[in-house]
Amino acid sequence: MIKGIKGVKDLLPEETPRWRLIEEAARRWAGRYGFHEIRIPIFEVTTLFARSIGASTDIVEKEMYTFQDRDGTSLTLRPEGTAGTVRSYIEHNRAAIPVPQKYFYFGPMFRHERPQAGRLRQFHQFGVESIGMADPRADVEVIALLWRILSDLNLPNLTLEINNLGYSADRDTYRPHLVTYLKQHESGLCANCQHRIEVNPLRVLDCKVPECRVITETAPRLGDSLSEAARSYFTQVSAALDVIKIPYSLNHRLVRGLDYYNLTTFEVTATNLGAQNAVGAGGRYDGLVETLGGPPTPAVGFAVGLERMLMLLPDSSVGKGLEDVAVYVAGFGSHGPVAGLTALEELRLAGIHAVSDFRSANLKAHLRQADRLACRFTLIIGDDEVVKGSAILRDMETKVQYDVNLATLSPQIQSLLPTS
RNA sequence: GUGGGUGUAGCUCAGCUGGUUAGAGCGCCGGAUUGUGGAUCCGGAGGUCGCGGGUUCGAAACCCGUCAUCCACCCCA
Repeated sequence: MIKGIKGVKDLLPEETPRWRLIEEAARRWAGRYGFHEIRIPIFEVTTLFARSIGASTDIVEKEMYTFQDRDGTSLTLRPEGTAGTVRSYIEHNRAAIPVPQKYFYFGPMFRHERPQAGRLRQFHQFGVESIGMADPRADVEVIALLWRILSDLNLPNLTLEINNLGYSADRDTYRPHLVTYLKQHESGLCANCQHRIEVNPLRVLDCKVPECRVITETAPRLGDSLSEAARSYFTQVSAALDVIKIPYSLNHRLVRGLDYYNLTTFEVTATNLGAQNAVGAGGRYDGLVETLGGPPTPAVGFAVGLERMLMLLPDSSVGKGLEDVAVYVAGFGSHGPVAGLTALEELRLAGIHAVSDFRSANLKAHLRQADRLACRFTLIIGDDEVVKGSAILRDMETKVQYDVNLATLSPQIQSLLPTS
């Protein structure tokens, strides 16, 4: 038997209604906030991701699905959506368009990681990118959109945390202070963090190892090294969040794993997700467009993991599945099957949800299938009915049966169906 | 990449310190009801015990390997 790939899942018909619920909520709210859908390729030239996400990040170093095109070009299955969106923005010179460029996207992302709860190799994200506005209200708009979607879906026990990463110059002045401090306490840090001191010292701040946390609790804070401009920007962001009543808390340890973030960063976590507790996260990335060869352009965005939202979605959110009132057509005997097929087609052309199980050869089997398919009505057409030019419409709940004329089938049935 | 748990019927799982025909519940099929579903009763089908090797008179059970899966580390959405 050929099986699917590790960490890559099929979404069977039983689960797609839950997905659609989430997708529709995201789409609806994105529209209200003035974001428009963009659809970008699933694979890109490898250098795009290396340059945007950061060559020394885990994603680029060891998690990308990279392969050679026939001409030798290195291509990569996208591990996230921002890089491709920004590439598209630059390539199509969207900067020339005089209205704010606000995009949203849906789609699969690929990272070669060991699967576990809330983590797959092919997973799905919804993301937004607000490109061109260097205004705290743009940050707040994006955060608010994220929060509204999650709230609308009634996802429980969510926490929104925000932090100020400052400008890159701020981090340059802060980094030596942090490194000096960390080196003084190096022996108390975990092996991983000892390595991080050299590679990416800021990441030591959000290490989960308790010993590391004790040490970093009293470490110099980035907040104390921030420039006046960065402080003022962040103050405006948090003040605006207060104004529109988005609940958040400050987390000075919040350091994103992708290199392109600056100023505002944020993350929504859930308590009931297992180890992978981040539902959605994002931040401002003012340098990225320029890094990728475009004009200096401020931008802010986020991405949420659809699988993680799905894990949190209350069961009560999704109905039984078959909301449409359906008519089951039971054609049997020697002439019933053909008459039934005619009836099926006529009902469907009239806009009625009509089904049949062609395996069923007698009325009993048909009725059992009608029951299993949760059809409200069954249209019974056996040889007797064909001779009379009529059929029996049985209400499966009340067991009341009506005679209907085959010549005027759909209008009669239409009038008997409950108006919805 | 590292560690731990679990692989027995379509599904959820039992199966005692190895013992002879491998079980249950649910589901499925048929009958009671030769043209009327859901309930009930009766009957039935369905398993290379993940795979390979080893120990043993004898292995679903013990050992080794391997694969799959889940969880955790790591990392992130």
